Amino acid sequence: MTEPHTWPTGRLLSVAARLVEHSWQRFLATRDLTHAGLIVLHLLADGPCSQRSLAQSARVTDQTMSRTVERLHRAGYVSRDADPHDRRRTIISVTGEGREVHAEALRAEREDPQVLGAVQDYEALRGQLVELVMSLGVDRAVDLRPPAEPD
Amino acid sequence: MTEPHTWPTGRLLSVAARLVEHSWQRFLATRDLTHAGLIVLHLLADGPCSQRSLAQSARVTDQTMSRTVERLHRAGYVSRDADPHDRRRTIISVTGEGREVHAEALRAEREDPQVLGAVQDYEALRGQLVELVMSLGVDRAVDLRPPAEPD
DNA sequence: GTCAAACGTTCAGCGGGCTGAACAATATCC
DNA sequence: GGATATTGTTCAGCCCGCTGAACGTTTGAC
Repeated sequence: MTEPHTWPTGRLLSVAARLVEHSWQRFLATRDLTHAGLIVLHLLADGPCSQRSLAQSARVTDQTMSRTVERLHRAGYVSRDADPHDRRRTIISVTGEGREVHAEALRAEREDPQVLGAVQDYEALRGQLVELVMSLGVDRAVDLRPPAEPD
Repeated sequence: MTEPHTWPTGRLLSVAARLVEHSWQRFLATRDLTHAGLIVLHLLADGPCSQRSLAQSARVTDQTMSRTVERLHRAGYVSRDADPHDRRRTIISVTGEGREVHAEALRAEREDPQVLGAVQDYEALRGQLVELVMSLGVDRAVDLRPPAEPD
């Protein structure tokens, strides 16, 4: 059971995620950024956005997004302004520096064959992951497993 | 950029991992277990093992494994004994209860079509993940990215 | 206008990754 | 034997997920 091919799929995914994210460490650390912040910059590329919809798009809780945005703001990559129409809301916009570092990241990922080149059909893998995320991520609130025989 | 298919692959993997792990929550919570503990039970199925090699097999640091094993021990799923031949080492063995809950988990994963059934070719996905983990995970210590133009 | 419900955000605290540093036990070199 | 690695584990502390609870704002029922 010590070989990966016998592992539960969830574990396989999380280990793979950490390995890939680890390969970004040097890039991110030198820019006072983490991958949690990076995906926010990615999501903001289309334009400003409320913090809540940011959380929903990124598939994290509002609380987690709150903290991530706070760090991004401290690093100078996003700005936070109150929505004049609904003062509960905070509108997040990317700054020039944020746009810059995001562009760098996109370039780095595109020119990054050595890390993920190990996988035979990289695009197929991505396709299946997208499928998985889209089908399971539509409503994170639901309980995916049935009551599960309560012993 | 708000659609998953444009996300960095690392993010895709970690979101997918969380979604799949989330689907195990009910199973695990009712058994005082987490997926970090579950993979340890999985690795111990072949027999007892030092804590360090457990960490290496699971692709986590010794420190993380130390904490995970401590929780498993508190839950009564593993026992920890000093190695008589090398008193630095702690030998971890699974208990009867541990073996039981692991068997339940294996059964649950096998009978679990609805969660991951969304993916077209589930086995192919697993195969690619295994490939990724094996090729990147052989030596976690190496820096995978080159020096990355230091500005 | 007022009260209650819903919404958006934050605070507190936990699990699970990580790094860096400390420590005991072992191995090695003289 | 004694000084010096090296190994296995743990402690402190960080980031990023999570839940539960609190707070202010808005909306809606009355």
